[in-house]
Amino acid sequence: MIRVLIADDHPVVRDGLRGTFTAETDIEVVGEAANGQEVLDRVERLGVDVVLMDLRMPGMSGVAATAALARRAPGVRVLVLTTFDSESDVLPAIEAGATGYLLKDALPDELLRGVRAVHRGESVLAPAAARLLMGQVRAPARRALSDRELEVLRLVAEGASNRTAAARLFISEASIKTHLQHVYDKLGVRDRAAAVGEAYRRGLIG
Amino acid sequence: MIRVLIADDHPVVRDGLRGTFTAETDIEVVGEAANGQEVLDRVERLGVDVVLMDLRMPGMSGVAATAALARRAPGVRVLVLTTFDSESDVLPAIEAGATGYLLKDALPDELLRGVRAVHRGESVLAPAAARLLMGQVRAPARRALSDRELEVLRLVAEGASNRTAAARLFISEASIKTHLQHVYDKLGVRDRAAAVGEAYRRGLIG
DNA sequence: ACGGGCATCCACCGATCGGTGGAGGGACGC
DNA sequence: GCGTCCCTCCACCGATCGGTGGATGCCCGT
Repeated sequence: MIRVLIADDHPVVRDGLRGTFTAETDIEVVGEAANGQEVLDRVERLGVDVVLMDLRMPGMSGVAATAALARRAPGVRVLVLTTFDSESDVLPAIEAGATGYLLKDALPDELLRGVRAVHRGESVLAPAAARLLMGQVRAPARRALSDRELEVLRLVAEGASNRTAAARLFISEASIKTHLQHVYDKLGVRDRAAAVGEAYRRGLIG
Repeated sequence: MIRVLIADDHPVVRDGLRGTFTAETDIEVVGEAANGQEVLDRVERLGVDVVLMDLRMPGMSGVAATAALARRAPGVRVLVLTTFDSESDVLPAIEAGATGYLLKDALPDELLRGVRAVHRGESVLAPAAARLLMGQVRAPARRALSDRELEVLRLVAEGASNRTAAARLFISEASIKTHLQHVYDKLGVRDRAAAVGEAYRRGLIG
């Protein structure tokens, strides 16, 4: 039996969700919460396996509640269930420790499968959220510099200005600037000197 | 007994030098040479301790002969004896392995002391040559960065702007700029990115 | 066929930097 | 005491750079 807590500040939504699980024999809704503080409260008292968490709640937000749960009750899985697939929500929620992220327009069947999946510890992501997450996660991951970018960076490390680098590679100064902008993005720096330093530290050049 | 070889393409000069040593009981002129090739020849045959070397000779120059001696007969001391204290001669001669560098207008007494000194392995330099050497050697020779300069450079390598570097070191932006100018001078570069690159290449940081 | 990465190019703008020529004080060696 | 280096600070200027928001074409993988 999977013990579920429904966290949403709208009673109507809570009722709707509760209804989704009534027919299921392996899932039991053991409680509800209208804000983050209540979530922590109920989890502590009721013995919860999975929290269906809305992110937008008054008082303590769903993200904050998720983060608090990750620390205090790491065994409890959080399945974020929210209206928007806004990028401003997905990443913080995942970082806070959510195991799944679904949209409220998910079909009841998807929701059931989602609950069972996160209960098993599997990650569940709405397609839109998944794509966004991949993109965001791939960004901090060290994207390799392209050959051209590395070429430009080497010249810069030797003292070339944008102009002279352009002359040496037979391309325009504008292209050098673009390449360098990409290098800055990929290395997480904001100027050429830092890019050179970071490149040496990472062993990209030298 | 110090065995001396006189190398100069002018017979008159050779005679003059030879005369300088005739009265000396501890110095013996064992031969003469008119060019570099002859120097190598005589040294090989005669058992020479000190070569009085003119730099301007037809054929193999005195510098080349000095370099050859350093490899083939490292025990033989070379005392350069030339007319000009031109900077173009001093450095190559020293680098080639000359033990001393005197001008031909040196007093006979100075010359005698010079021969005895280089025979003991001591360096002998005409004052003008000495000053020039110090200057020349100190300039291209990698002048070390001061502690402060290195500190600033490290911050720059991490991406600090002049302003933020100033804030971190609790000094003014103007001082940062001055330090960096000195760094550029010492490393032979013209901008912060190249300075960072050069510093990594030289192992000053990283 | 579409998206994604790559490489190339453009214009505009403010911010920053590099270059120059100073200045003064403190430390050290001669 | 004098020279030299180091560290600090100032003002002015032109040059360069970084940021933004585009655009095009190519190639690749699906």
